[in-house]
Amino acid sequence: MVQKSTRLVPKAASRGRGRPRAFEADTALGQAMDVFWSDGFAATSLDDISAATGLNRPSLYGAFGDKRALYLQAYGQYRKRVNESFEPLFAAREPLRVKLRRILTACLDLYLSGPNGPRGCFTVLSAASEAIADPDLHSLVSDAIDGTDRAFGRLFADARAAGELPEDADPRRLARMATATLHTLSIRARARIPRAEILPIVDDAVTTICGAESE
Amino acid sequence: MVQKSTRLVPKAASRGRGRPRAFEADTALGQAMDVFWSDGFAATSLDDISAATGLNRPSLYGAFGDKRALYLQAYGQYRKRVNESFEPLFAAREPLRVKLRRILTACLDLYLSGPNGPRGCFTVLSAASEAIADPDLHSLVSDAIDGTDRAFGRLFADARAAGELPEDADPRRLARMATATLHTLSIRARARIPRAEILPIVDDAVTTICGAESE
DNA sequence: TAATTTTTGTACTATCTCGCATATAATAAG
DNA sequence: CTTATTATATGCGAGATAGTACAAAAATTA
Repeated sequence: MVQKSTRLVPKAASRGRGRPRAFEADTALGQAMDVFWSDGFAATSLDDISAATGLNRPSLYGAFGDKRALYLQAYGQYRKRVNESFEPLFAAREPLRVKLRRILTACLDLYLSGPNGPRGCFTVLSAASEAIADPDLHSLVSDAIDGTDRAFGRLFADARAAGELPEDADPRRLARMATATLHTLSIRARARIPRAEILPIVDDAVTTICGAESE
Repeated sequence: MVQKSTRLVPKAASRGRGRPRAFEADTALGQAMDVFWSDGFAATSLDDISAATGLNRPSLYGAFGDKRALYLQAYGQYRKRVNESFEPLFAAREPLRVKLRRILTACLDLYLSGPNGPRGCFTVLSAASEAIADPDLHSLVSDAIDGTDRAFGRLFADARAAGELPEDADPRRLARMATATLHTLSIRARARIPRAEILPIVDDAVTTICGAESE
């Protein structure tokens, strides 16, 4: 196959040739993300996204490709944003118990947020979606779950090294329990269970992982 | 409003009047359940269900009502079947550690089962679905989650009374951790993570709830 | 056998959906 | 100014989808 000599540079870098975009791709992607996050892949039409972004369908196709590609990019932006916003919480210099509670509570509030009611975790929704049969999505989602396990694993390994957890604690086991907590928080939030009934689970997890309060 | 004097008896009891059904409603409902469980509400068409059951759409409407009513009944059948098949596991006279492992493993295998790959837990899928906005479904799903918490709660309360858990153990906290384990098993199974990578989480939960193996 | 009741199968309608073709507009390069 | 290039807007078309109308079929009851 003969290789084209042009277009070696990604599209985003080649700004300046023809008519300029009348919108910011990242903003539109964020609006698309909101709709997919609320309604899932199958129940969201391109007209819904067109309405949410104010763009017409050909513009969406031009900027992001078809519906599947748009979903993948929207989910990618979700992961990027979540990773960025949680990084400082993981890096904070606080007692483990405080830090863990802060992280779990922030996740719960994220899951409860949304313009039209609680939405849960987009990763959990994507896993539950029929679109998980798509290998690309499958790989993004597995990666996200694994990344969460690893982030908690580092947190608990560091805490053990600092003497905040017993010597015989298993950071990876504790990490999986923490991820399990996020999953149940997400499901209960999405199921529209009131925040007051979900919040005790944050305490459950802190107690389970760090031990009873008065040590 | 004037009440009709006929049709006070549910349809199922009035067998024998006209042409008999050429199918068993429960069987068809089970087949519909399989499709909804795999693909979710929005991505499943009535033609899909028509193909799976061998019935044409008017027969489906006659027996179950519209798509929403059909979904609710299919999910209802799922809950009934799962409750019935897990009751003996909860009632078994075995050490708590053994019983809990058996229950969690059975759930994992249920979540991994399915004609076209792993499907997870139908309750989790329904919670993740956009259809959770429907009040009827919402109430069924909240009820199912609550029922799971309660079943584990009884299990652990009984175990504590029998001396299998420490006096100061909190059965409700442990129950919520067990339900959280089911949720993470469901999500990981649905995300097509291999069984061998998920199975350790069963051990994690048993260790977390019952304590380390050698006590 | 005739009348009644319910199910079944075909076909229909109205709507939605995705993706794209085409024409127009806006900007940079020559 | 002209040409090339990219974005926008209208709208088309093929196909899927939910729900229903209607007539034929199969059973019970009189």
